Amino acid sequence: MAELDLVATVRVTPTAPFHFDGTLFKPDHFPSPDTTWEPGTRWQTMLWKGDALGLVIMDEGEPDHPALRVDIYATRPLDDESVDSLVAELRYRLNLDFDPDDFYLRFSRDPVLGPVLERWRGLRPAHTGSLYEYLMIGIVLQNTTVRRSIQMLRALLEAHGELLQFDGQRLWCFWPPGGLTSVSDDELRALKVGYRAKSIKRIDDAFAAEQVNEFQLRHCDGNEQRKALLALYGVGPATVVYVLTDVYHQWNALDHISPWEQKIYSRILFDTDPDDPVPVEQLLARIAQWVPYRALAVHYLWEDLWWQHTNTPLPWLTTLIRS
DNA sequence: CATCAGGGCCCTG
DNA sequence: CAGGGCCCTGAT
Repeated sequence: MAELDLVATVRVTPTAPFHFDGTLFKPDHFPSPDTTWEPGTRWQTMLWKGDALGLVIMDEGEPDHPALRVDIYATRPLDDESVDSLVAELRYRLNLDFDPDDFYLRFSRDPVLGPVLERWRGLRPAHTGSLYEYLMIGIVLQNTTVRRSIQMLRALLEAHGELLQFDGQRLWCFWPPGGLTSVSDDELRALKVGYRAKSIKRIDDAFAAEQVNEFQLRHCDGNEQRKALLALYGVGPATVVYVLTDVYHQWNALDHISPWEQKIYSRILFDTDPDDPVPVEQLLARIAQWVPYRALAVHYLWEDLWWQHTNTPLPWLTTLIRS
């Protein structure tokens, strides 16, 4: 375990309006041991340019005059350039330059979306991890229950990640892309990831061989990004939609609905019983009303639902996810 | 106890 | 383009 010291404090200004908790905590994401949250504060590990860092991101503003304080913990002092590049990366990953005006203008009077936009004014999608890390999470999500996904990610981190202690927290930091090249298939399977071991290995290989470049892909259009991601072994139509929105901020990327999501959309868009879901085609037709912000619209609805569920458990959702 | 599906994807025919 | 197989685990 590495004990980190506070090496820098920076103040970062997001665009207004900004909803801190709605952006920094996503109750629908399963708890992963690289992060923790309480209202107004998020703790997060981050591997950046070879340094395993601890970040404490704090709300020090108001929705209309937002400000974040970021305490950076590390094992060594960081030069200004490193800190600057880290802050720029956070601006990107957390969508701190997000401009929702057009989206809000179009849909503030939408009967379904309008009230949700009001409640969560300033919320934006955000993922603090890298593309590689997101893909690892995407793989452990596949074809299993949430409970096992949590177990698998924890096992992977405990075997190949690094435990960091900072600001009173102990959290795991991911291993670097290409960090599994010397790990055998059997070793991975021993972590009970099952046949996903193959996908994990092959994605790690692809990064080691520089077949994917997270940063170059940011300058490509959505179709090229989709193509590059689908070329990765283990990434299919469900995972690619998540990556395109959460990692590449494609606010219109939504052309696939998986069975468990179908049940939830049926309930929130048509108020039907999850056991008797609306056909996917019909759901997609409804969601098409929010073009060119299909993914963004759905993100707001989804987060609103899960926050409700977090505050007062919704029985139908509890039975559906049975985590 | 046995069987089965789960917050998919790949591969085959 | 439809369907079988895949690691494991908890639910039934």
